[in-house]
Amino acid sequence: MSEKYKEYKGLNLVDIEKNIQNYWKQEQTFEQSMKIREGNKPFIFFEGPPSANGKPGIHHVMARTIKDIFCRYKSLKGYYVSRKAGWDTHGLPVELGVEKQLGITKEDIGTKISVEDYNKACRESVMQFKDLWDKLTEQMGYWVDLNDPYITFTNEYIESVWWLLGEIYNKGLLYKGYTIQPYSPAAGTGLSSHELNMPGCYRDVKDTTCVAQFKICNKQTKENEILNRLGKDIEKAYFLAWTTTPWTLPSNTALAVGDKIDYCCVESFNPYTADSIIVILAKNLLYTHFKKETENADFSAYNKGDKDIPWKLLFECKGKELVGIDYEQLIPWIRPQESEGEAFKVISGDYVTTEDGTGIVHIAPTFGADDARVAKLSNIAPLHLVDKNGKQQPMVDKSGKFFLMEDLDEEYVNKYIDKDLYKKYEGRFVKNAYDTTLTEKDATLDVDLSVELKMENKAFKIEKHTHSYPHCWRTDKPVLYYPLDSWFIRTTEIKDKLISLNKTINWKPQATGTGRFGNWLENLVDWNLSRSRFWGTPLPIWRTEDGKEEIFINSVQKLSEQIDKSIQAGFMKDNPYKTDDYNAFDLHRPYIDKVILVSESGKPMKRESDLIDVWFDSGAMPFAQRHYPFECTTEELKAKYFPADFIAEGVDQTRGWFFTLHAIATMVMGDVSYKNVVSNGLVLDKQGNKMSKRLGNGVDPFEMMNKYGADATRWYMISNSQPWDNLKFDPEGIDEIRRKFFGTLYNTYSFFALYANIDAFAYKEQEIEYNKRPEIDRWILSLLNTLIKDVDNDLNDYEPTRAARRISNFVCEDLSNWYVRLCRRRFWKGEYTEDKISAYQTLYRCLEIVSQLGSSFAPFFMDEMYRNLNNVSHRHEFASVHLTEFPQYNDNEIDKDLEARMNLAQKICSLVLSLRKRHNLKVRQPLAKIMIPCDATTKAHIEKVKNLILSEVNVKEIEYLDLHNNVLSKTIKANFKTLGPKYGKIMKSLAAKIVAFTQEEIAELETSGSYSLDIDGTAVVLELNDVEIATKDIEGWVVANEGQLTVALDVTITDALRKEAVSRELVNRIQNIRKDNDFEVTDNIIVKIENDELLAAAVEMYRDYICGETLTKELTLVDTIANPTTKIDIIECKELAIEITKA
RNA sequence: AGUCGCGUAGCUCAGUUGGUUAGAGCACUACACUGAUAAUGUAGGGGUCGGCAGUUCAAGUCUGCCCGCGACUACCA
Repeated sequence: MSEKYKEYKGLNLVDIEKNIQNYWKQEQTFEQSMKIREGNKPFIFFEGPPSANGKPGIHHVMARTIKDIFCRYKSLKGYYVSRKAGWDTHGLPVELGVEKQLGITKEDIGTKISVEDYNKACRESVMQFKDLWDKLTEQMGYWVDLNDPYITFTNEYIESVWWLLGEIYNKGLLYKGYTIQPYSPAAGTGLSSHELNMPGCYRDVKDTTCVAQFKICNKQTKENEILNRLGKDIEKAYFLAWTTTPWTLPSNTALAVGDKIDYCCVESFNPYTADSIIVILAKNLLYTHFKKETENADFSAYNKGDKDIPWKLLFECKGKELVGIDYEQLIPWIRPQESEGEAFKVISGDYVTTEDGTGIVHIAPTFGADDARVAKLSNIAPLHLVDKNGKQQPMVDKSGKFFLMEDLDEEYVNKYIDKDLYKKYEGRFVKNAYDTTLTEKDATLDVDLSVELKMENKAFKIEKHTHSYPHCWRTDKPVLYYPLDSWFIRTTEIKDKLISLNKTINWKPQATGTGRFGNWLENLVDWNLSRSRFWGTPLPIWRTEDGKEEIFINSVQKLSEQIDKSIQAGFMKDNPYKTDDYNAFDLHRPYIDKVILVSESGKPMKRESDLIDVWFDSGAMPFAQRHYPFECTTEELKAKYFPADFIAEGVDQTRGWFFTLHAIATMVMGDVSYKNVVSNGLVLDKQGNKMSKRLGNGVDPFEMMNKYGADATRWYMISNSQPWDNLKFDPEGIDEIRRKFFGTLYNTYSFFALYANIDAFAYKEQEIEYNKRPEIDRWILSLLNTLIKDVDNDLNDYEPTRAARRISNFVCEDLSNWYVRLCRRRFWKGEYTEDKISAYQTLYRCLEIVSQLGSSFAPFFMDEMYRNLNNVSHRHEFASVHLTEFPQYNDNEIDKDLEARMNLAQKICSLVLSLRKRHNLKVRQPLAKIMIPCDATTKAHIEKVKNLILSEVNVKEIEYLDLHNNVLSKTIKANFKTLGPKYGKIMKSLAAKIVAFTQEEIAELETSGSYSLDIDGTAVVLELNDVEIATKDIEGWVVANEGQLTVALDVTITDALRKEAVSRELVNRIQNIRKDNDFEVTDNIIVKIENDELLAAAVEMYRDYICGETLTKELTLVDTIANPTTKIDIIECKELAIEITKA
């Protein structure tokens, strides 16, 4: 055979990766790997679409490595793993990027720039970094089909999204609602929850808070037990309610209590006005508002301004009894409209707690999401104003100030507003930040209102309070919660189904599924789909102006049909959507907004102007990526594309993609969207800080891969910590992996290649029978088979970290450090015998299987190694490791006894070496024997690995000592596991007693098998397994022990041993000189050495050995050497000249 | 603010159903070894297992409360 195993000058992962990359491209290896598995059982994988308008970061390497590992693994297992790439192209991040790029704001869109041009800019920007992403994909070895990706902005994709939403619409799960949403008055736009969760949005702010007194009405509409008990005192009775936003108090229309909460009625004084009052608040919070010490103090002794205010408890009641009680409007500027419901009543609120405040919650339905919800349940009117257009508005306009009366409907103002009172406050900004003329130092509306309440005996307590509050990331100003019109999916209605289906999903880690995701589902709210933006999937609902008639468009065809009708009705002139060519039209704004449809009754219908949440886009990908149901039947979908067997993304997607996939699949298919999901943690910087542009601590993935290689980067990320734990990313860690793991594997391969080339081993011989292989071969094969089994199980369980660590451990510890080290001689010594072939075959197989097992993790290096091996042996028909089948383990080759034996051998060697070290005896100095006290079974074990031990530690023989031999001294310890349960209480003294046993007592226990004693009056009978006995010392020997194992070493150096040592030293020196002088491994030499008595004796006895080891043809001792090569120092205190020449 | 996760050697991580003296790699120090040599071995120093209580004969491991970090959720007044 002329073919040779490739040899290297050094390990260069980056070069190897480039070569393999080219090879893959040339041979279309990825395509081949798909093709050969076509028709096999599919393993369905969904690629979560990244957004190509941002640069890829190192965390993308993490997420994609995980995806790649399992897709490659399943491919090796024979599955057909289709991997369609995708791009997320819509949404706010895109729009904001474009705004920034063009230097415009939202208000400019449609004025300074047309929607058409703006969307064009978005469409272009969205693929801005596509090339960089493709480069990342390629360089990191992520196999995904980039040729036919799904792109969310295509008409086909949008059409599928429409269709899916149509299914949801048809099930009655889509509705339009008026809800409270985060809104930035300064930016004039509503904000998505996504925007509120940008870093730094929530900030601690100090606000003026107020506990207000809501006066109980003495003209009740209904009889009430509580009111009866108050009797005449009703005149001075109040509810106490706390608010952190006093500016919402004028919009108060109800108070909420918890049905089951205990409340109490207290008589006291108002601390500001000293008026006599009776107040109602939650019992649990009594002492946060009233001092314990002043209970039942002397009321008559109280003077205005006294710090200690007397109070007494009148009676207690349940929240339920308070429900229905009327109170007077706190700030009577504006009356709510009767047509919208009742007002100023106590209602029951399920979310009321007694954690803070008073246990009674002020309800302003126009400014709080919970407020609006409970108010609606109890038919409470929100405080709405009517503007000039006749539209209902909250008290605050979109710029963040109280409405000016001039902006309101005149008739309304006359009827509902107390102009004299309101005049003072109209136009006032609710937060100073919204008013460009005000600063932090100016009095806030909150303060002014609180002061006014204080004067009127309506404020019980006013104080500053610090809490975290969201800010608009664009303007840096606080957000307002504000009622806006939106479309919702009634996800709450399918909550139970979502929860029960979630229980069938295998989450990695499990806690994310049950905890973070499970809890989220338990507390699910309806999904707000609306986004009032420009670049996104338009909501395909057309409505008449009065909202009474509407149509949902779920396909281009339906759109076209409806347009035709509309043309007939005269609302439209032409139909741009009447074509089968999907490149001929655009479903985006502004084109879609030009479509006016006709209602059943012949009225014009306009599109609801909203776009839909981009998260719906990505959650729709299982269907939309195949243009389902237009170009893919349900049967086809279910057979090949749905649901996914596996998906993986960052844990931050839990409420994002993981949720939208789950929700859409549940609603549309009534099934899970994915069966297994891995959610990986964050990639943090070296110090454990989150990577961010602001801190500039991000890591460039290309820099890492160019420096250390993609394989090392991948291996580092997977093996360093579990994917779901956060990874503290340290480049030095990658370098360590490169040196430690890849370096060792490379060395092992190089060692193999060097000698296999010399011997022309090409795996052409018959496989040496397992039973004929030596012990050490069978040992490494046993570990190898165990490794296959374990790695297979780990990957099947989605535990990549365990698998990678196992492979690494096998390579570094077992294969390199033990097998190769002990077997070196077999490779470079002697004839091409069966033993040598066995060694080659064994090592070859280990390398080959490591390349297969590791190929999912380090696809480049492992392919290189596999190819180097296979190109010579041609054992496999496949040219790439990625085309092979995952190896099968062979149970017959797993021998646990053998593994245990070898473990014993390793321990013994390590003990002997430590003894040598302690007594300063070089390994090259042979020693006579070691002694090991042990029983018959252990002896039998050691016998089988005896030769390995002897050669490894350079000792002539092993002698076994009987355990009862009287030269041994022993130690004894209690076995807590067996004794603990039996003698719990006296364990401590018992253990102490046992440790103190004399040699005689130990001997008695050992011979009779039991020993009775008395501890603190308790009789104890010890049996052999209740204690652990180990030998400690052997008289006259040097001894080391670890656990139960004891080894003694004979350190006497006889004359013969001394000579042998000298001969070995000589061999060593000659070898070094050969190497220093760059002799070939096969060169024969002639050696002359300066004469010496000891040396002469050694040479006489070991001449053959010395010459054989060093390929010396002539070895002579001479008196003087004219041109010595160098000097050697093998005899103590003596330097001898030596000359070596090629023969 | 709440929920979840994490906290073990200077660094990165293991640590089984609670059980004896808490481990590995890197780094550091010393000594060896040297037909794998840009390797390797042995030994050593380095720990209040985040803190405090509790359960137990026995807690890194179980429980509670704090502290720090992170994520998620949220103007529950």
